[in-house]
Amino acid sequence: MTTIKDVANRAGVSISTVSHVINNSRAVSEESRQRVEEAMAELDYQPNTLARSLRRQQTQSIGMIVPDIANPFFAEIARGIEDSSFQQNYSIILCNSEGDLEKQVAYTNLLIQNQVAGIVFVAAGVSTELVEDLQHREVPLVVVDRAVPRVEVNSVMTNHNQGGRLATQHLIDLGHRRIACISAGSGLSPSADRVTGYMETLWENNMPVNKKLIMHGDFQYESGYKAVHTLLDLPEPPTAVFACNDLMAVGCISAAAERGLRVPQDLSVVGFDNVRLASFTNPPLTTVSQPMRQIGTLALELLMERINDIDSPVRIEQLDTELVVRRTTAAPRHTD
Amino acid sequence: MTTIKDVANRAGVSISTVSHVINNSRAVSEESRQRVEEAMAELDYQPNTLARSLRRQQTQSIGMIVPDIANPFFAEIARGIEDSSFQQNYSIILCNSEGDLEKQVAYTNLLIQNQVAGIVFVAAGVSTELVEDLQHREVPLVVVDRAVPRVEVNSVMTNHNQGGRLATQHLIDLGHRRIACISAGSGLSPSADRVTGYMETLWENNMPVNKKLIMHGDFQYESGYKAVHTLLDLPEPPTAVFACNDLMAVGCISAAAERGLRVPQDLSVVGFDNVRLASFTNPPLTTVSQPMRQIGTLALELLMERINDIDSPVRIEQLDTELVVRRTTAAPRHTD
DNA sequence: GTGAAAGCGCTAACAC
DNA sequence: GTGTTAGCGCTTTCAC
Repeated sequence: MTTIKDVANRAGVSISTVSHVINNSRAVSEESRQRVEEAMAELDYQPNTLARSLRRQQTQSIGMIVPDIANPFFAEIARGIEDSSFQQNYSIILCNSEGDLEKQVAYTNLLIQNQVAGIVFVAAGVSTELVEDLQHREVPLVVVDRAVPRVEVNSVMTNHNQGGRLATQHLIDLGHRRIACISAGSGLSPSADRVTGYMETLWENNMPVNKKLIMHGDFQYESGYKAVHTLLDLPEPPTAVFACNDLMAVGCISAAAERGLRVPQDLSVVGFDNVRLASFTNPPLTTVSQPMRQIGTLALELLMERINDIDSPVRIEQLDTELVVRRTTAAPRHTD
Repeated sequence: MTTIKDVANRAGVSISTVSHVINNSRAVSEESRQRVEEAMAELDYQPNTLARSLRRQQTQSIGMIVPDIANPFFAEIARGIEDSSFQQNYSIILCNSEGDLEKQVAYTNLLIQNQVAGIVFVAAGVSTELVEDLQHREVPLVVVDRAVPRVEVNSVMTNHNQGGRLATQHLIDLGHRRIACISAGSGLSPSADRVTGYMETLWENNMPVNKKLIMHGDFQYESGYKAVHTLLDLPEPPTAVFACNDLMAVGCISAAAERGLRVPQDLSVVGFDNVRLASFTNPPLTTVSQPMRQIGTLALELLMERINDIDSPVRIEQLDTELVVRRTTAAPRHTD
């Protein structure tokens, strides 16, 4: 390993001169500058970030805790985060928590030991306690895609309620009267807000909310699949279904197909998220799009704000969704 | 921030005693140990990894360069890598290269400056030059999913040829005679080996290779879609198609559906990779499965070997694929 | 079984 | 415009 000392010797100047050339931190004569630059090139000098960070008492790395990077939704957000951190010369330490609290704590400590400048928590089982603890330790923090009850913390999330409204209104506008909904997760999850948006829209259109048409899923394919089978067994089956994520929506399509029903003629389906997969279903899925990359970018922006000033005011940002109409929605066959 | 010094003061022992308790590096009296442990707990002491690594001249972090973490195939491999690195107390610095050489170089330098213990390169445009440079600098390295011509470097990849054979033989066994293939990427890509496996299997079964049935795609949905439209316009269209990845296979299914052809009755389709999406297509996709997690795990194993002994022999590992029969393949309607 | 002290590679305050 | 020096928090040799 070549160090700054080697460069200094080679260039025939002092260590501090080299340092100042590197960091542009004070005036250096043109001659010295050139000799230093030559020496650095010749020796292929790479400054040791460890030493620099130790001395400066700050690093250029940030921790990102996601439940599962192999989940396309989180992966897109992660890309948004990684892209803008790269632009700002920060690097990302990746942590997969699987929503497991113990792993989250372990990772959090690891990140703190690594002196990260800040931490981005992406969704799933962010514990109030852990967040409070981190706040207390003055670790710059931003929470993505999940509200943390009773705690004031920088967060960015999607306006799930608005998304639920968009989906529901779209189906109503097409003429549907019996619209089912497949929720997921617990009461605090983003999905709950989507369901609320669905119910509110129904009310606002003077349509009754039928509890039998609200099914409970778990964000997985299977649960959408099963829910639709149950729904279609009802004496008065729905003509449309709003699934709270794309994967369940795909399950819906499969179940309908299995029963010989055509989508969208016999059953309309709307998803949520607009992951890449949604473009490739058969037929392509109508869905509510979350601005995933933008979520990541914004999250990093909030984090930076906090890093630069730990006392900066808490910001809670909500991003709007967008309806992407593809080919799984149409008017119902018999308007009753 | 509480330091080791604070702990030492609190516990009434020397700094070195604290250090030895933490690292279990020499005998310490039971009394001292207890007082140190209490002090650490009370002060919530977190050892500073930066300082430790600087002193020890080695870190517990490894760099992972992937083209795009939002690509499900890479994401699964990344999980494999991250999971086993966590187990071994290493953390991952995530880098998205987009296959761009400049970004790869930038990231590589950044990783070296961060003193990473080693680097995992995942696929896509790994340049021979860069790898050689890294070898020369004695950076522990492992390349995943791509052969680097003319360079001896630790690598782990799938036996693509065998996978191509599996897919093709499956279709032949079902009775297909006109089997198309949709390749992708350049001559050196993994896909090329899959095509070779396809051709070899045809020969071994005394079936001619018809150049018109070999289409060139680009791993994207669209290209599979277009290829099938072209193929079905042929005077003698194929009864089956082997697409070199799942996404293109999904494109094939869509194109067939658009023409009113049923899969698998009118056209059989086999994909490659077995990404999660493959279970959710309509009908579920028959495909050749790559052991993505295992690839990640094995990659980390090779890297560790290198980290522990930079002169350890080069290992090039090939993992077997597996045919996953779902519901896009069946016997052709008219065996001619 | 314990403590003192040197030093990892770098930056920044302080001289000149 | 340049150099000397202290010290970031830790580990480890050396001395007792």
